[in-house]
Amino acid sequence: MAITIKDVAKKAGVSPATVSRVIADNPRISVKTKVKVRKVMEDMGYYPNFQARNLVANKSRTLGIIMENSAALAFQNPFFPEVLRGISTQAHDSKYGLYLSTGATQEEIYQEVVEMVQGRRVDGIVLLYSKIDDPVLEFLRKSELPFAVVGRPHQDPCSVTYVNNDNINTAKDTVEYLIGLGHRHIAFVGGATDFVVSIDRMQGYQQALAKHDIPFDVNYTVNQDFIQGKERDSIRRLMGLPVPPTAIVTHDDMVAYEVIGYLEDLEIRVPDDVSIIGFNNHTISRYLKPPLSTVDISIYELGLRAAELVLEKITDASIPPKQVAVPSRLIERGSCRRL
Amino acid sequence: MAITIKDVAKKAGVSPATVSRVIADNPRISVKTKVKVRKVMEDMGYYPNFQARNLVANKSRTLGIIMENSAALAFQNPFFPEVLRGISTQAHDSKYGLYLSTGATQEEIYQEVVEMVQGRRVDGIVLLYSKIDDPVLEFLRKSELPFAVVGRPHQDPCSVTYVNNDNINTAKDTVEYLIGLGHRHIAFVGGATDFVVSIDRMQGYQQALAKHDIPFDVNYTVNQDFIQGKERDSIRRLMGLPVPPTAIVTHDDMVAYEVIGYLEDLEIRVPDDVSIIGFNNHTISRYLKPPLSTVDISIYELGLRAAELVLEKITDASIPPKQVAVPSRLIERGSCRRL
DNA sequence: CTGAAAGCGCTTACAG
DNA sequence: CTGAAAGCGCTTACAG
Repeated sequence: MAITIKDVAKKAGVSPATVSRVIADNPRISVKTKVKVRKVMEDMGYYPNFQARNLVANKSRTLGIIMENSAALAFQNPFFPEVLRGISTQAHDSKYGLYLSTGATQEEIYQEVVEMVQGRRVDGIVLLYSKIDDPVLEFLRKSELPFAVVGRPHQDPCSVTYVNNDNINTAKDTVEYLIGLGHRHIAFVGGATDFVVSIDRMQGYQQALAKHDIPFDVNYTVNQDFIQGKERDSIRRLMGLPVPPTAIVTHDDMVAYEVIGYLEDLEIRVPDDVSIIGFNNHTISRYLKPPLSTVDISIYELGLRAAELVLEKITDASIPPKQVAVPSRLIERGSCRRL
Repeated sequence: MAITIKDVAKKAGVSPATVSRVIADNPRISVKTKVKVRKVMEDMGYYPNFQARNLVANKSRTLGIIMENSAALAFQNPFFPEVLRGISTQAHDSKYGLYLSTGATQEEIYQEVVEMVQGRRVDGIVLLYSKIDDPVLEFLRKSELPFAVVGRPHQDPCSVTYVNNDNINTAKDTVEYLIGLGHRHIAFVGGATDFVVSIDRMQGYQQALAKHDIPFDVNYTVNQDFIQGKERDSIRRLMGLPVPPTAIVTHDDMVAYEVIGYLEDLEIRVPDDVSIIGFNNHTISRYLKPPLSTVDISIYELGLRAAELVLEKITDASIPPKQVAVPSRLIERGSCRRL
């Protein structure tokens, strides 16, 4: 069995209570005693038992990280490691641990979250996605546990704490950038339609078109889970339109490169024949050919700030829901050309 | 305060001990009582407190995941999410949770691991990397806690449980594939030299050359942390050699594409002028141009099996150290050509 | 089949 | 400045 506080107490000739206070660096304990007890702790290789400590404190110093459908998309995309890096940094600075969801289906994830929360496994939660009618989010809203969402909640956003890019305006600006380059036939390849980020970007896309009197045509949009199977066909359809697009906005750099690959197979060249712009500015995008114009959404900062917000709420439960906007910026590289 | 076992007991008119046994589905409790108590638990929304349960059981049903230097490389590379996906699947199936290291430096990570282990925060550990003279590994060896390494330990490998690709032979086969294509001047771009995987692949590279009577020339090797800053120069140097290589083996697909980018900047074309092969078979590699020939190392399975091994050791501590080899296979695509 | 009691390893009022 | 005692929420021999 491991060394306990009692063992240390006995050896040091003090009470367990005193040892506990030395660990907590309680100012009412004499320096002399502290020195003595610390020496014994070190000699014996004592480490506090988290389970016991957490039980009495009724906290875990742990943040739960909930990601969508770990079995599939979430893991394919560099977004996940990067946002996790931000969370990780912040958590480490505050001496918090990270507990990861492992569920593959919505139902599994829901069960996990309930257990994390009710079982007091975590002190707070970062929800890494935002989708419409999400039971997980609804559960968290009703629970007392501090949490923050990466992304804008679909309903009643002001009542929850979240970080977000202004996806509507960012998408709008992006499309306007292409319009400024002379493009009028701009296609939009978006993500799954139940994700708020997809909805927002689609809206920004439409706003930009409207502003410049370009009619919205649903045939110019592809909305589905990419990296799935029918992408190639979608691109073929898009380029086979009576008036094919001269520019394509894709919701992720990786998807952009996938699209570029399909286009090259069709002997359509980027940016000569079609301009392409991505989102997320993955590390690799600057090295690939063509270097991808993209929107950097500060993924690391999204994670960092989300963790910060949860930690804040854990420290002070009275803090009202807060919304933090993280900047995004267009990075011009070589995948778009002026018409 | 949350609902406890006592609240349920009172409402159901039984003792807390009985409630506890109902939760554990103890066969000595009558069905009638079980039904009654379960109904009350449901009505009250009772969930067991993990901290308390773990304290008396002296286990946490949690696996610690230790990754190298979370602040930098580990997160840039799709290896991490993919291996995590494997671990996650296995852990979820066994109803284990995942606890992630957050440290950015070797020293921070070491401290975290010690706390995880001594503080009984986790029941087992998966070490996601293997490097030479790693204090973390040495600590784990001395501890009683079950653990598994992804990668071959540098010293005394038979005494630790690990999963690995046969990196030496895989690298050897890869180089021989290029030799079979007629290449004699083959460069090797490897990872950081304190990682065992880099050492092994370099050795395989050398073995292949030796077997075919091609002298090893250190000028044909680049060994450093790529994605750092001097990569472009290294490639320029390589291609400026009196006899430049006709083929380059890189230790990762992302690095391969970075190299391809630098080569294109030098007006050197792949595969026309230089053949390139990668490692790890990232999802995106098949879509990019040129489609990358690469070695698939079954990253998902590495994670899955590592988790499986730890779980096995947790269940039965008497199991001797085990070594599991995970297959790797060469995937021919369009980035290599016959001379 | 069920309960009272002890205990897991800590922390923290309460006393002194 | 320090200790004895109670308690965090659970589990599990021991009795009956």
